[in-house]
Amino acid sequence: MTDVARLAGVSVKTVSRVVNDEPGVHPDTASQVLAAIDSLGFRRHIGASNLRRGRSTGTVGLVLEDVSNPFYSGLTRAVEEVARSHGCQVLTGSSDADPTREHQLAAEFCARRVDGLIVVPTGDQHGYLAPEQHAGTPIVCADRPPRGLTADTVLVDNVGGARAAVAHLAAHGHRRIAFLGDSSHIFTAGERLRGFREGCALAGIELPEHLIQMAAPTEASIGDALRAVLDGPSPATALFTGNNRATVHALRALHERDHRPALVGFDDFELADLLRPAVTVIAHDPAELGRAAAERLFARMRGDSTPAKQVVLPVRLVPRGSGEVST
Amino acid sequence: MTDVARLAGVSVKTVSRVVNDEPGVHPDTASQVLAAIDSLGFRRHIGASNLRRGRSTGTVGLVLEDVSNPFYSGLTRAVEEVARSHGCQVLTGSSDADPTREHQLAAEFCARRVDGLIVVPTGDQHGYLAPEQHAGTPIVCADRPPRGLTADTVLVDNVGGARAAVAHLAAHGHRRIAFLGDSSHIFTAGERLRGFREGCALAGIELPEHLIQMAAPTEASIGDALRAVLDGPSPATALFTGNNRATVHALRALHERDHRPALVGFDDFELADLLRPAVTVIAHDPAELGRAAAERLFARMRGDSTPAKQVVLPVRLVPRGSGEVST
DNA sequence: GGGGAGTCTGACAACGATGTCATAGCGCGG
DNA sequence: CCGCGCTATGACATCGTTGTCAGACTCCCC
Repeated sequence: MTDVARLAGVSVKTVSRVVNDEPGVHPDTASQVLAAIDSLGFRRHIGASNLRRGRSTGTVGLVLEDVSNPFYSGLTRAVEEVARSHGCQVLTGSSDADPTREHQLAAEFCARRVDGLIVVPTGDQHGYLAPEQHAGTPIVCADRPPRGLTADTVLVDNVGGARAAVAHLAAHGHRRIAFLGDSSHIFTAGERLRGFREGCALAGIELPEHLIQMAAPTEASIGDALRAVLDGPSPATALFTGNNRATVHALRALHERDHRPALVGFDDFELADLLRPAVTVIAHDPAELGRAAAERLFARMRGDSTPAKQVVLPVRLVPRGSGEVST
Repeated sequence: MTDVARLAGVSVKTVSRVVNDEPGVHPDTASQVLAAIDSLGFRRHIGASNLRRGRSTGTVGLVLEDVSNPFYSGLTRAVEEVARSHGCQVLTGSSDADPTREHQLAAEFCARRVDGLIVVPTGDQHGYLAPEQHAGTPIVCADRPPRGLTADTVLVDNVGGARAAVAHLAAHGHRRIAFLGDSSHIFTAGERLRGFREGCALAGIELPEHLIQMAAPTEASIGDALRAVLDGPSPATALFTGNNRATVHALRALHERDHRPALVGFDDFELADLLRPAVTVIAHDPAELGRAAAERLFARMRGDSTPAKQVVLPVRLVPRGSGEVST
């Protein structure tokens, strides 16, 4: 900037004025400055500018589990979109469901002075975010609520969705329904299990414990879980899978079997409608989740200081056929 | 930091030393400082630190078309991973294939002084990146080469893949093969078309122009394209779709037809193996692409100044059945 | 006791930008 | 010709850090 000033024969302050479109610069001076900027290829240093102005950095942080999971990439895109409409940029980081990693990412984002933080919380304790929050960084949680922290939260109706899934299967005559969920310390898995139990109770279905399988949604453990619920003495006639990963792994594992149980999956996924049978799902919109979380965040950043809210987005059952398959 | 210094009864410089683990601070002093830091909830301002040090900001920018597309989200994840291993964070932005938007994103990232930039180029002209590059920001292009700019580039073997697809279809007796590709000003679409033509020539297949349909991969235009190649007087018996979006839309449109042509798609996609018939694809690994691009970028950031290289990653045909369907 | 080496600390400037305030120059009415 | 008001500009301090350098102090040996 000093160089530009020298070349244009003006002071740095005048250059600053031109760069920031401040009024009160003579047009001739301005064009000289612009020429100098051009010829030197000058680019304003946003970091320094932010430092001086002392306000926003124009960035928000997004901590999630894994961008490459379509659920999170849809969410990411929506956050990006909202951020863009507010002239803001997004720092993303995948925690891989590792609480330590999540903590690190959040801390790094805060050290970079993001103006706000959207977190998909992993692990049991999010009190570590309190200092940041108290220091004035708005925090919004998406998909799961934080523990040990009060913050705006956007969820989907996990319990209602799971109940609807059970009701759908029960309506098609199923009485032995298995639940394949993620590790139960994950909030959504726990909620969906709760909804599942409630749904079973409402339908008067007895629920032997071996039909409940909670494990990380990897190919291997879903395979194990399937064997456990299908190969026993009283095999399940229907499955409810707790998230898109579990559903996909289950489909692949089922593919090798002659006899396929009915299936309803939580989370919609691409091509679910083209499989045969097409897969019935509890659908919700990851983009809607991201959008809602981001809008909430920007409202906070604009100064909204009402008490923290929890928003629950609706889900809907999309019947596609797989829920009707009967043994 | 001044506050911390005052509370600890030392100078700011000493606080700085403690914060940065510089040697030569008396343990007692250090613990007093740490106590003060704790009690004030002090967080070092990385932006200011970077400004003073004048070096890296510890961030890289990633400009792509759309994070919510699984191809790009896989790439993003890989970039993030490599960046993490170098202690770096990632700013992402989706251009939606809009050159103006791409330009904006790149410029904003540069104004934030990213240490490097990975771009999936859109549009015809990337000379606008030259000043940034010349100013010392390493730039790597992924998936497509830049035009009007010399930069490291990581591609996949578009031509070879398309040739392989045609060869596969020809080997199964097809002589009327249609190509459904993206708008031809997109590099990958052009290359795949070239490979397609070459493959046809090699197989001695004549190629009427109405079998070549280039359009944005939306549901509507793929539907139109399909009607054009299947409902004419000499309908295609096989399709080659130019990218994952086109393949998915084509599958959905084909689903309503009684008679399904053989199909090979460029880009692998989840569940391709579970459809019936399973979809034969030209597969490559988006994560590998991201990793290679990021590694190249960090090599440049570490000072590698060898001439710009172009790397072409191999693709492989994954036969799954759909390529063998015959009319 | 003088002096050199070593340890610990702080004053100050600087990174690149901008807010504040002062000032130079101009036109114009009285 | 004075002085007011307005426009265009610049000097300087400052944002939160860290590099440089100098100073104060201790210790130890001749």
